[in-house]
Amino acid sequence: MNISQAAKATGLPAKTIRYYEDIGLVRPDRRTNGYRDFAAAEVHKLRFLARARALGFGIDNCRSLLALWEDRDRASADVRQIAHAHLAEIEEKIADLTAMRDTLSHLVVTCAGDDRPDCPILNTLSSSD
Amino acid sequence: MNISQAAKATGLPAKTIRYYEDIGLVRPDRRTNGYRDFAAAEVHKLRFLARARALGFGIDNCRSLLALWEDRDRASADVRQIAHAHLAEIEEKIADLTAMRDTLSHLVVTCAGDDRPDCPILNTLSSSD
DNA sequence: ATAAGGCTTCCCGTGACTGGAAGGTCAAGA
DNA sequence: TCTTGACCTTCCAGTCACGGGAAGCCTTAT
Repeated sequence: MNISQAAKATGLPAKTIRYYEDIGLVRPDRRTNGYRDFAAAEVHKLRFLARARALGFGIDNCRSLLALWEDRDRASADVRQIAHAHLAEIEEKIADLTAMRDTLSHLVVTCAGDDRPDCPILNTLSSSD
Repeated sequence: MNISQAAKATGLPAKTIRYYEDIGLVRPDRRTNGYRDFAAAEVHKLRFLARARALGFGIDNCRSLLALWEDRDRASADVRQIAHAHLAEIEEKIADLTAMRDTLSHLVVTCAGDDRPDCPILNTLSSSD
């Protein structure tokens, strides 16, 4: 399977697939002409990676998850630990963004948004307290 | 005022302040020995920038907001427009992260997290549907 | 024979910094 | 006066996960 077919099969851009090979996440075969040749197992790995990335896992976590996936003697506790830590990071980001959203939405509502210069948004940004 | 004092006064790292000068957000004076010298107005700008960044505004938006802040003939509508667009981006991010969190927290709850290999997290990541 | 499209590698750019090296400057103490 | 340590300066490289684009080879169809 060519790289563009692997891309279509996984939803990943070809560029991303090459990058994943660069950093050692997948290892496709090579044809005599130098083209990559993706076997079903490699495509399956790519799909796994695409799903893990879609859940926000970083590349390092993806590497670990992939290794656990391929390890038949894994302990599910190891998988859960990674997911749990990642979940905590996501919740922290949500909390940060929610705080920003609350502040911002209040400011946006308060701002007249007309042609006059007075603006509570700028007042808040420049307040000296 | 030296850069380290400006840093203390604004909460920004000195490195960040130098970066802001590099990209033209502030323009501190220079002493004869080459040291930067921050007047009160520049420190005020830095505080403005620190607050805007804390609300998640990107550097380009910060530049625009700073220009509007210094423009006495500004229309508050322009400020509001920037804040409103940024708010929409934040809400999109929150939605994305919330979807991840929901999926992940469900998986984490479902996973036994013991020494056996069976794991719904990996099952989901590798599912073929 | 040629043209279009796919494949390859390689290098640069992204955002907003952060770390570190190499070296000049300053204030205080021995 | 000398030295030490804490500043300050510039410049270069790295971060994360790719994306854009160039230069050139390979394949397929006309």
